[in-house]
Amino acid sequence: MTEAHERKKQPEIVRRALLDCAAQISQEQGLPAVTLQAVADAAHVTKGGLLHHFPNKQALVQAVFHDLLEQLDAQIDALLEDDRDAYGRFTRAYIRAFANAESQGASNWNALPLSSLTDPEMKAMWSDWYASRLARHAETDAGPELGIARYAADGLWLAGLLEYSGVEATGQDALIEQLISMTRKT
Amino acid sequence: MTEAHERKKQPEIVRRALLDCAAQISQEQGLPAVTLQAVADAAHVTKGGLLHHFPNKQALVQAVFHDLLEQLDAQIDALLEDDRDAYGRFTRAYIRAFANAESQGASNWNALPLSSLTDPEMKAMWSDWYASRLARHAETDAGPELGIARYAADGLWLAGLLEYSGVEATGQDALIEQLISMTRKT
DNA sequence: CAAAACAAACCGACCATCTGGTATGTTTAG
DNA sequence: CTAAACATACCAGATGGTCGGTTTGTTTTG
Repeated sequence: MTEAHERKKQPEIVRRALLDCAAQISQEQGLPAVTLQAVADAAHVTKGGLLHHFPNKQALVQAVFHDLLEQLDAQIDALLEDDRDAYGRFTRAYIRAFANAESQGASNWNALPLSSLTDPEMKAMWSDWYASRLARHAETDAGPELGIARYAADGLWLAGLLEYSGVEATGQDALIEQLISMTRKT
Repeated sequence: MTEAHERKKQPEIVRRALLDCAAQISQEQGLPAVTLQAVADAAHVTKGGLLHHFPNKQALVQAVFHDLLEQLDAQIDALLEDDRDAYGRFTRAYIRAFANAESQGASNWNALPLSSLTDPEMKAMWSDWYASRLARHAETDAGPELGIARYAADGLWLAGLLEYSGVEATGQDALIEQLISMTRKT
């Protein structure tokens, strides 16, 4: 990622670089390609240096996941601000966040979440995040139609990962808008 | 899986055992645990024996995936038979098939599909299957609401993989029924 | 204020283990 | 007897991880 080389000992910068590089590799080549060596090389650090920041591989990958969750959080919070209506506010932000993650450039949000569903700890991380957000917005986003809309957003995001590079985004925006309309008070 | 041991050379049985064992391992311990050795051991065959049936690991995993697709196919076809209404018939079968895969015992339908989204060839396999099914039922299942219902089914299935063993199936059946009702003519 | 003492950041070599894969032998079926 | 269905032995490479040491930064002390 950013050239951490020749820099005079700035651990936080190196740590960030490691996280970013790991995320990028997992996104471009899949989780199995995220090897200690590969990440260390990409961040211009030795494997020893990497293992100083993260005691083992699991810790690294989980840190990346945690980081991704925070990014999602920030994005959703931003979207929440721009929403007048109360009912379904969180659900709309959720839908739009995933839609952005798919189409926009900053789509670190790829292979990692999927492949990591195997790992119980990461499953729990996501479960906890989702549950807490749902609890926080219980008053505005408890309806069952909203739940379905969110599930559909998940499915849509998943489908996005399946299209093999082909620009098969036909009517995808329209679909998202239809999902959004599902979140309006009936 | 089935005891292929002490059996006197029945290649097709061994092959089936290999497929089943590979599927089971990937389901219980994730795709990375699907190693040639592990699969061979589970099927009571040596690694050499396994590599006689499948030239390499990729071929094995893809065969498992292909097998899973066929099972899904069969299940959907069966569900199609029991459906009177024309409109949205395939979508309903699709929803029910995934709902079953989640709740019922024969849920080989787990880690593999997810982790294998990395592999371009498997992505293509799924894409092709999905596209062909969609084309086949274009007359009855082309509506956008149906697409959303299917996406929601995907999301629901995904969510099922995330619940950490806790029996959080509260109202899950109701949700499915609501999805089904979305597929009825408006 | 300087120098010693300590701790954190990082490197480089090393290792045990496992992995996929090959090459070659042995058994069984038709 | 021939070919398929297996087993056995082996290997080259990669991977996660450890360990001792070196460099850099910070704190303490005289």
